[in-house]
Amino acid sequence: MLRSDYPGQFCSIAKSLEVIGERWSLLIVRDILNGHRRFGELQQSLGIARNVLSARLQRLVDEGILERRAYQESPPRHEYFLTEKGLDLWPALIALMHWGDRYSSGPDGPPRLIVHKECGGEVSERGICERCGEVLHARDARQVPGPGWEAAVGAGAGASVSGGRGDGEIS
Amino acid sequence: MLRSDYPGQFCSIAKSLEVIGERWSLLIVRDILNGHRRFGELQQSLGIARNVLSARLQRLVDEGILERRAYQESPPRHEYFLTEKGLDLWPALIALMHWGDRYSSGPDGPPRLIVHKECGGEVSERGICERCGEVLHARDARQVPGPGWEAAVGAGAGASVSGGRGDGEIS
DNA sequence: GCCGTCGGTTTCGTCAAGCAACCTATTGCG
DNA sequence: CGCAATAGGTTGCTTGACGAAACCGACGGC
Repeated sequence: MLRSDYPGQFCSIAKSLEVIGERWSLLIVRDILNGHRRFGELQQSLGIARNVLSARLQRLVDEGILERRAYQESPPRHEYFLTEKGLDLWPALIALMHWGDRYSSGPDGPPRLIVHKECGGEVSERGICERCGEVLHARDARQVPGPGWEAAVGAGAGASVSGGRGDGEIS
Repeated sequence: MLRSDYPGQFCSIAKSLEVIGERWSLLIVRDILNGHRRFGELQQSLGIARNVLSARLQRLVDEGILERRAYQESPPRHEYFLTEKGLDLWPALIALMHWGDRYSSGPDGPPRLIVHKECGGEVSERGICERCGEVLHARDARQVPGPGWEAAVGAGAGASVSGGRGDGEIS
C-alpha cells in the first residue's frame, strides 16, 4: 500500500487496515505464527524482497505486533515474536483462511488445516474447535497439512507446512 | 497494492489477500454491507479517488464478490450488491473490527457495535451473539453507533453510521 | 440554452513496491 | 593469513499503483 492511512475514516476496520492492511503484513504474522522467527527464514518462506521485509518487520515492531529479541550479540542477531496484540490477529487470519479455502482451493480441499492442540479437532471459521466446542486462541491451535497439500506439493509450490522448528510453537 | 499476487505462496490466506488484500477492497465490502450501494455514495463515504473506486468495483465484480445490477436505463445506473461470496467475508470483517476496537479505539470505547437483529445482543469477535449464543452470519446482524461514536462525531470525523437507506439491510 | 447530477474514464505526477547489488561482522576451513 | 559462507540488513534504480482533477455523456429541472 502507499499511504497507510485512510483519511476521514472513523471505523475500527479502517484502523486495523492502516496497521496490517499493507501488503505482506498479514503473511508475515502468519509465518511467525507458524514458527518462522528469523529474517532469513521469513524471507525465504515468503519470497519477499529483503528491504520490504525489513521495513514491514520494523513497522510491525513499532506497532507492537511483533517483539524483536536478540539471541546473540556480535554480530547482533534477532528473532521476531508475536506480542499479545499480534496473537490476537489469529481469529482474523482464521476467518480469511477459511474464506480462501472455500472459494479458492482446488478440488482436493484446503492445503492446510488448523487443529486444536489439545483434542486434535478441526478449528472452524470462527476459531472454535469442532470436536470439543471450545473457543480457541492462537496458542491453542497448530497447523497441519490438509487434503489439498500433496496435490500442490507435487506441483512444486510453497514452503514447508510447519515452521522451521517444532511445528508452530508460539512464543 | 502493486501486484496483487503473492507468487509461490501456497496458502489460503495468501489466496484471500490476492483478492481482497488490495487497499480499499475490504472497506468497500464493509460499506456495501452497511447499505451503501451506489458509486457516488461509496465515493463520498470512503473518500477514495473515483478511478480507484471504479477499478476496485470492477475487480470485486470480476471476482464474484459483488454483483452489479442496473436500477434504471438511460442513462444506465447501477447498484452494487454483495454475493454470497462477498457476504461470507463478514466473519473476517468482524474479527478485524474487534481487533481494531481493542487496540485502536479511544477511551470512550468502540465507535460502532454490531448487534444481532433478532435479539439485540452484541456480536462477539467470533461473530457469535453474546446474548443468545447463536452463530451469526452477515444477514443476521446490523451496525449501531457505539459508545465512542459521539466523541468522534464531535470531532467531525466520518460518515453516517448506517447506510443511506434502512440501516444495513442486506441484498 | 444552461446548470447540476450521476457514473464513470482519461491524464498525469508522485511515491512506494520490487529487485538486485552492496555492506558489515562473524565463523569455518585450509 | 586468505577465501568463502552466513545472517541481517541498507542503498539505488525502475516500475507501476494511487490520488487529484479534468473530461464526458446522458439525462432533469428551470
